[in-house]
Amino acid sequence: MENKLKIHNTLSRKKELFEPINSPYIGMYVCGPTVYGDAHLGHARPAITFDLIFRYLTHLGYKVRYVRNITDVGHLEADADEGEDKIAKKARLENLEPMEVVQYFSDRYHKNMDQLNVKNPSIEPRASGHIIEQIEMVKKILEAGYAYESNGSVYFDVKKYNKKNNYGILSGRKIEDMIANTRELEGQSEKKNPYDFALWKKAQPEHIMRWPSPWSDGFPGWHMECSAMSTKYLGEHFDIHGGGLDLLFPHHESEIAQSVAANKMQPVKYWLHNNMITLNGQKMGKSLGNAVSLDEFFTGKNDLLEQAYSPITIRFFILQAHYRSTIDFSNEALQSAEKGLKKLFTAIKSLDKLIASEKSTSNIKALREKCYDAMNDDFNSPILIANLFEGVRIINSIKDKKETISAEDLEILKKLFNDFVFDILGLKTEETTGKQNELVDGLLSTILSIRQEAKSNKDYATADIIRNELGKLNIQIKDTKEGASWEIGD
RNA sequence: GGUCUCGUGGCCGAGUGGCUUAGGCGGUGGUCUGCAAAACCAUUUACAGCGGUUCGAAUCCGCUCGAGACCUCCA
Repeated sequence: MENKLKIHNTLSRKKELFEPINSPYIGMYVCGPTVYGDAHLGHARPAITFDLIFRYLTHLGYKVRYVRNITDVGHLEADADEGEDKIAKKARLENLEPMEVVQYFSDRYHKNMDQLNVKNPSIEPRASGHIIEQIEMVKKILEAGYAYESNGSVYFDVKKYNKKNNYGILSGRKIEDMIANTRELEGQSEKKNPYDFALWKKAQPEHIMRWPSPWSDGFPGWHMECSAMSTKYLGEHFDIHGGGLDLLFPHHESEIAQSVAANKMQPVKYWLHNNMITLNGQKMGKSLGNAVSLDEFFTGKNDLLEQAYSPITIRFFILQAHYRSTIDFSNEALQSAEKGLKKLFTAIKSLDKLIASEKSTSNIKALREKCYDAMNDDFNSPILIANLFEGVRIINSIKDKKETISAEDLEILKKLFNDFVFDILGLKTEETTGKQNELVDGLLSTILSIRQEAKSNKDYATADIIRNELGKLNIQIKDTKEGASWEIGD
């Protein structure tokens, strides 16, 4: 566990040497999905980004407690339904219990995450299961004098907080600017200032998601759940908090304010934010109506898609860009990723069959160093992948007998690919064959041996018929030096 | 309007003062092959514009143009 890892901290806007508060233990909290709709490509970005970070920290030997919440209450609608809970609205429209909607979309989210080979977090708390903790935290903030009650709701007093603290420490915003620019929204008369935010919200009569509290029957404010649950499971001061860049303000800024008000200390040492995925240069988002769901990617059923893309192709595509850069979606880019991935896996198959020689013509240990350097530089997965492709070139050259490798280096190279490709990047070969395909294997090897016999007799007509007919069944025949092989096409 | 970020070759996408021709895809040439496909090897093009700092800038500073994010639920 060498301490060379650097992480870009949004708080300082710089790369900082990563020093855990209580090594080797690391606490990491990431804002998870609001489960009122299918996960789209945008949801895959933070999931995969922080999965990569979780995997790498674990690989380095740290003991990571990774908490990723599920938001199933809170988050007000921005439109005329002010005060109504997003999930409750959806539930009413479809005559379902709110928790039924939550369960349905949570299950679908988990399925998508499995498909993307995203590991489960250590703890996945739900906001609805932590109402008491949230109420207790609101009480602490009230006691500290940084909140006020108004008509059954409780609001955070940003102006008062900002006198002794810095509301804007994370986002770089100044409260004076916010005063000048906050929009006039309905229902803000309860607030002292328009930029104050709700800690507890009184429920309207028709509002069906509600809990009792000292102030009213209602529900917790927009940002409370993350503060309450991160504190509960990771403590008042923990290592890493992650999420999408769009959550930076006001969500994360307000989380800091709440925690500082309640616990008198900065809650998080390193803030990490992943950038957005764009479509035609514009953010892909639910509210923009340009989001393509993950299921649509996997099945190809969307007019924007020229074909289906496998979950691992999507994962590879996302990892080919650095997490702090925007990444632009296009069919061309995804198809490139698909081909690159195939090249990578083809080389890994070859790696198993390589034969060691007396000495190496390439510096394998240096390659390994470069891979670690890339990941240690703020989890630079695109550089890592570039280095792995250098490894691919070496593997292919050895296979073609243009280069050689020593037995020791061969073991290092195998471990290198196993560690970085499978354990850290979390890629995996697609499940193309199952148990039932033993029969197919047998049949095809018989057919191919007959074809080989025909070829030996220079009976190319017969050989081509076999190839063509199998081709019609979407089975591709490839003649290689080691003999014919087959694979099921796309 | 305010705050912030970005503008790299046909496409995607790294790189933040000199060394790295990043890498992938595509294109081109080649190897292999009965032919084909696949695979492999080699190769090609860049740093939005203008000005400044510097011995030296894609990289730092300023301006111009363009794009995006946040300011309202959002990954």
